Formats: sequence, structure tokens, C-alpha cells
Amino acid sequence: MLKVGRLADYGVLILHHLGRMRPARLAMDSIAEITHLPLPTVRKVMKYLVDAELVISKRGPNGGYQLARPPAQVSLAEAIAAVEGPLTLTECCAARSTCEIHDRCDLADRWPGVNAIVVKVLERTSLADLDRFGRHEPHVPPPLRELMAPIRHL
Amino acid sequence: MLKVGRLADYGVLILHHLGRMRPARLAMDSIAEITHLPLPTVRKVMKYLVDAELVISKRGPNGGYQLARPPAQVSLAEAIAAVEGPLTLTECCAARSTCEIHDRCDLADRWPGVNAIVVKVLERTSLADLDRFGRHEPHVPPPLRELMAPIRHL
DNA sequence: AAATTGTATACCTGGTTAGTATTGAATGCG
DNA sequence: CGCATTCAATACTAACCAGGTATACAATTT
Ligand code: SF4
Ligand code: SF4
Repeated sequence: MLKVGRLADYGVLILHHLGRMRPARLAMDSIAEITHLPLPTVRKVMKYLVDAELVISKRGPNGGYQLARPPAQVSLAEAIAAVEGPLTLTECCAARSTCEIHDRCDLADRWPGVNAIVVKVLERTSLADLDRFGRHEPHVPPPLRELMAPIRHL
Repeated sequence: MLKVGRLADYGVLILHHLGRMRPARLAMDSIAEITHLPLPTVRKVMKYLVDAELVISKRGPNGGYQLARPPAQVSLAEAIAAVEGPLTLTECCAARSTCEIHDRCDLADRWPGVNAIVVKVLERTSLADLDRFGRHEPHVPPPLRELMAPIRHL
């Protein structure tokens, strides 16, 4: 578990492809095609990405979407947050916690610390970095190399 | 988002309290009381924790639950996994991916790398470490101190 | 045997997520 | 101008699953 929603996952995938094409524009149809995602779903995701200003849209003939910034300057954290909202491991990590127990819970002020670290990792991983990961011999991208140093043994 | 399920959250909370009491035993009623969780919910969670061998149970009068190991030797990753199963950010991080697109998706072999790093962070944070986190001036526990060194500025 | 305490199973149900359909608005072109 | 192209906005539906509950059972101690 510890899931990232499907739509957010799709968002990252789309951004990845837009990054590969940049600075060219891609129409929604094309995006649906190269990502193998159903077109109506792409529509929904694009709205989030535009609202978050991660992509720039242009209408009319020869319109489409374009990644707003170079892939190296778009973090996974931003991408996920664009679709799913603020990254919060637990309820009490949110700005306004809605947890019933909150004031009586010992951990209410502990989780945010853990959350911060996890988010930090995601903030330090850009779309460009993502390209360098591989399943079997995972390449650790430069921004994370220092972070990983003590645990390189796996 | 990037949520940890509520039940897993409860699991950690329960383990935290068991840790504080160790090596004393705590009956389910008592656990429900000090955690402020509904008793039937506690029942369900305990089953997971016992199955994962994180806690030891004893029946009969003066029975209850006991943390199997010192808090410093129980990681958040274990705790969460005990309740929710393997930690997988996306479908393609699981042992058997069920994602429709998987073989045609550019990122199918990239996510596992990211996943590994996040999991590593959670593996390096123990219940004991958790006690040292605070909301406003979060204390970084020793095992993570090295990891955090480059990003201490927040 | 009786009291205490955990175990197992089965069920319900509300909310969220993923996915779809429809209609509308902006842009560019000839 | 008016038409083709393309994105925007809204509203809806369906499926699923996490969270929560109830009940009956088994083990241990005294
Ligand atoms: S307050 Fe306690 S119970 Fe509520 S979300 Fe935070 S940790 Fe979980
Ligand atoms: S394969 Fe591609 S789409 Fe399927 S889960 Fe992994 S990343 Fe998301």
C-alpha cells in the first residue's frame, strides 16, 4: 500500500511524455494515443495539470499542451500534488486535520515530521531524474545520491 | 494525498502505546481506551499485528498484547506493511502488477526505483525514533540524520 | 467449571475514485 | 465572417474498497 492514486500516476506519465516532446505541443488525442490511456480520462487529468500551471494549453487549430518548464524543474511532488492535492500521509499532516481523535492522539504531532521527509524525497526527484531510473540496476539521480549514500548497499 | 490507510495509522498508534508499556501486557479494552479508538476496530487491527508477529498475544485472565521487540527495532515500514501489505506507490511496484498498460508504459520500470527510496526512509524510522519527532521543531532521529544532512535547511 | 480474554468470520455501508457523456467557449484560417 | 479545430466546464454514473460492526467461538487461568 502507501498508494499514489491512479490519476496522479497518469499525470506523471503524461508529464513525462510532454517532457520528451518539449517544447513541441501535443494535442489531447495524441496524448491519449501515446500514453495508451482512454481519452476522457486524459481530459480530466489535463485540467488538473493546467490549473497547477505545470502545462500550458493552447486552443484552436494546431493547439495542444506544452510542458511549462524543463523536465528537470518539475518535481514528482508537484506533479502528484497537482492531481491529488497536498501530500499528506495521514489526516493530521493536512493543514486542517479532520481526525476525530486528533487532540487526544499521541502521534498527531509526530506524523508531520515523517511526512516532511517523504515529501522532501519526492521534491528532490524531477521528471528528468525519473528517466534515469531502471528496474534492475536502479540509477540513483544526482539530487538523491547524497541522500542515498548511507544506504547504497541495497 | 499519498495516503497511508486509516487502519495502518491506527496500527502505528497502537504499537506506539504498546512500546511505551513494554514489556507489560495490555488487554484489548485498555488499548481501545488509551488510544481512543472504537474497540471493534482495535480487534481488527490486532489480528494484523499478531499475524505479522509484531505483537505477542496471550489469552485468559491477565492476558493481553505485548510488543514483540523493543520499539527501536520496529520500523514504520513493517508496521504499515503489517496492516496494508507491501508498500507500493503504484501498481507496477507490486510483485505482480495488475496494471492494464504495464507493458506499454514508459514508467513501469521507473516507479520501482522511486518506491525503493521512499520505503527505505520508512524502514529507517523506528517506533522509538517516532517519539523524538515534534511538530514545530522536528527532531531528526539519528538513523535519518545522515539522510537528511543535505536538506537540513528545512 | 466459570470467568476472562483473544480469535475468527461474515456482513454492511458510506465515501471515494475512476471513468464517461454532453455541452460550451476560445482560437486560428481562409 | 463563418467554419474547423481544439481545449474547458459540468455533471453524472458505476464500481469498488476501506472502515466499521456484530456475533459466535476457542483458549487459558484459577
Ligand atoms: S491524529 Fe492520530 S489518529 Fe488521527 S490521523 Fe493523526 S495519527 Fe492517525
Ligand atoms: S505501469 Fe504505468 S500506468 Fe501502470 S501503474 Fe505503472 S506507471 Fe502507472
